[in-house]
Order: sequence, then structure tokens, then C-alpha cells
Amino acid sequence: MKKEKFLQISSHIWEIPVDYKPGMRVPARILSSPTLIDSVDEKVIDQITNVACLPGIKRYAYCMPDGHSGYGFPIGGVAAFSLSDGIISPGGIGFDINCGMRLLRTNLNFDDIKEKREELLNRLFATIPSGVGASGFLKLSRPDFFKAMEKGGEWCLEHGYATQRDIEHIEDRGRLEQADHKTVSEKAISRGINQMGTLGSGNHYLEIEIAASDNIYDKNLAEVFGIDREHQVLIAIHCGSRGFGHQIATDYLEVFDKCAKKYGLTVRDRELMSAPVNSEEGKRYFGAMACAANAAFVNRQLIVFGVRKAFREVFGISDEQLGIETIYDVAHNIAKIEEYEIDGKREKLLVHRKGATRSFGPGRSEIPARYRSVGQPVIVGGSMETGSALLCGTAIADAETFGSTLHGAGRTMSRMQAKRTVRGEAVKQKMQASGVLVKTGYLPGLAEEAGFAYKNIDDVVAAVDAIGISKKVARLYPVLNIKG
DNA sequence: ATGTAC
Repeated sequence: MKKEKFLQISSHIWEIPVDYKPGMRVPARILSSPTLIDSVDEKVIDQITNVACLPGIKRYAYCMPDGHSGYGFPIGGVAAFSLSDGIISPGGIGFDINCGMRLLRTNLNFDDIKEKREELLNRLFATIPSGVGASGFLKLSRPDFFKAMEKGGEWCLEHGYATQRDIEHIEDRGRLEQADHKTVSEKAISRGINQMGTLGSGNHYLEIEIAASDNIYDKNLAEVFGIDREHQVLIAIHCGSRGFGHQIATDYLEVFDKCAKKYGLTVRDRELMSAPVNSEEGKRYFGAMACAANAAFVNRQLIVFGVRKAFREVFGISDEQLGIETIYDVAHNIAKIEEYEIDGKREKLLVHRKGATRSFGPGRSEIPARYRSVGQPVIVGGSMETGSALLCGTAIADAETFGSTLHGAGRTMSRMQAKRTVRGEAVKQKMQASGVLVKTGYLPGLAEEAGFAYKNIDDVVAAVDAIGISKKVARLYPVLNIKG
């Protein structure tokens, strides 16, 4: 990016003014760092300034430090719209609705699993279905699938797949109340009904990670979040709503394409196809998007159910002894109604986060009691080679970025480009040599997801920490990875 | 991301 063209607001924030292109209603803000800013893709600039042209957008269109180009919105995009004259946009949420992350703590230490890593890898791989088109162990009836997509976390609790503590530590308790199964197509139902409890493919993974004391940045916060020992074993699950959410996104892009004329909506990019939030079509998409979001929460919870089973089988000890507890579960691709101060008064807005994480600061009622005094846990998924990071939400995010921060490392290279650069087998060898056991049903996927295809997670995390929209808690390193 | 092009 030619940063000289733009207004530098602070060491880490660049602003693209409304006169950059015709039709911009608000400026765009690129959150980055002095070292990362030069590599921001021109396509990201084009996309985020297109977002700034959408009707009813408030304050700024944001792109997070891990941003890269996506479908319509950049991945890393955050935008909030008026409920009276704003829009809802599938491209602002993503095809994988509520792609997100669950982080679990355990009572185990690295020494407890060291000798059984291979067995654990194989047992987890056998227990959690993964790969494109994978189906799960659950055979749901249609009425049950409808209940699952409408009640999310609560449905899991009722059916014995979750503990009360799990549900309390999921964003929104794993349930968007707007979910309405009547807005979901038959095609989406048929694609999703047998996919609950499956990992998927692409950048989705299940990982065993270790928190080492020299990489715990804030010991007090880490302890509040349940990371309390040297070399503690943690479990990260990254996946979304599978074919179900994908079909819902596809369905409503078509619906919105057809109704655009009726509402006089013209967008700069067909990928930004939208409908007014308060239109019949917009409300229906919100209802269906909420079903996919809830299904993704259910999906991750069913994977947790499988993870507990696999651990019990490998270690021969009880759930109580294993202590596999949910630290938190966050959505990375979602839109939600939240209240912010606009022009001096509180207003409910539709906040789109596409490759971005909610990052609420201390005191907010949405945060579970256990964490309310410190802020919301933010789970950042790096590449499968480099591990994850745990951060904490801040009041600065609430005030500046509609309670949002980054979601991952951010790709620097397309999947094709990565596959041309290296072979999956070589990535596997390299990971094993550095102590990370890895198993996948699709070897070329390892090349697509290799660490070099992503930005350095420490750089992007340092950027949001410096901006103040989330605070570093701990860096988590992988020791075992199942890549879908 | 995705029954990786109905």
C-alpha cells in the first residue's frame, strides 16, 4: 500500500478519506503497524473503501492488522450499519458463517501426554470426522436439527453434549435469538443435517497446544482464564458451520441479487450484494445467518464432546480428572446487533465482523461472570505451524472499533501459490522435526496452510496490543495438529 | 470456507 497517500492518525492507524473515491459515506481506517502497512494489498484498500460506500454505515469501515482480500469485504473487515437505513451483507460475514474458535484448558501437563502423543493423535483423528464432505456420528431428525439451529448451546446442554460451564463460556451462550429455521432452504438443511460434529477442511484444525511460562504475557489474566501452570495442555478447535452456512450464504446472495433493484441498492462490487436490514429479505437472511451461527456453536461443542471421549479413552481417567473445560468460544465471521454511541447518543447497530473477533472490555454484561471484571477472552488462531494467541478485550475496542479486534495471522499467499511453493509432505516433515505431530486426510492441505503462507502472528498481535483494542495474555504453541 | 463448477 502506498501509505503516503493516506492520513496517518497514529503510529498504527491510517485513514482513507471520503474523497478517495466517489460514493464513500465514511472514511476507512486501516489498523496495522509501521512494518506491516507497506504489505497491505491494494485490493484490501479497494474492498474496504467499497464497504465505506454501503448505505447506513457508521463512523468508519475498519480493516484489522491481519486483513487480506476476501469475497466483497476484506477478511479482517469490521463495519456497523444503522438498523433503520443500513444494510446486511453476506459478503460482510463470510461464506463460513460463524467460523470461529474454541479454546479448552485441561488438568494435564505436557509430561502427561508426551509418551502418548501418537496414540492421542490417532484417537482424535478417528473420533472427529474431518475433510471436505465429512459427516458426523449424529443422526438428527429434521425437528431436532431445527431445534439445534434455533437453540444452539442450550440444545447441546439439553442433550448432554455440553456442561453448564461450557455454555456459560461461549459468546452469547452459543445462541443468537434471531434464528428461525423457516428462513433456511431445503438444500441447506440437507447439506447440514449430517455434518454436526465435523471439523471440515481448509484452515480448520484441532490442535493440542502448550502454554509456556515465558510466553505468558499477563500471568494474572492467564490465571483468570484458567491457564495456571507451566506447560499446561490446552486444546484449540477452529471450524465453522460447514456446508450448512455455506449454502445459506449462497442462497441469500441470490435472493439479494434479485431484490436489489426493488430497494434501489447499487453496490460498487457484486460481491457486496446486500439488502436493507429492515427489509423482508434482510430479516430472513438474518434469521438464516443466526441458524448457521448457532449450528457452528453446536458443531464446535459436539467436537468438544468427541475430544473428551478421545482423551478418556487414551488416558483412562475421568472427565473430572482430565479437567477439560471451556476457556471461551468466539465467532470470527458473524453479524450481531450491539449498542454503541453515535453522535452523542446510544444506538443499536448491526455490526459485521468478517475475520474479526468481538473484544468487549471489562464490565460488560455479555461477558461471563468469571471474566467480567477483566474483559472478554479473545482467541486468535494462527497457522497450524505457529500456534495461537489468547488476548483480552478492552474498553478501547468498545469505544473505537465497535468492540472488535483481529482474528488470526492473516494470509499473505493464496492457497495455489502456497502449493506451488512447497509440497505437503515437506511441511509435515518440517513440523514433525520441530516437535509438532500432524495428521490430515489431505496432504496438499498442509502446503496450503503452511506457516510461510501467513503473516507472523506475533507481529499482528503486537499491532492490536499497541493500538489497545485487545491486550496480550498468552502465546500458545502447537504440539499436535489434526488438519481437516 | 465449500458435495473446491449446476
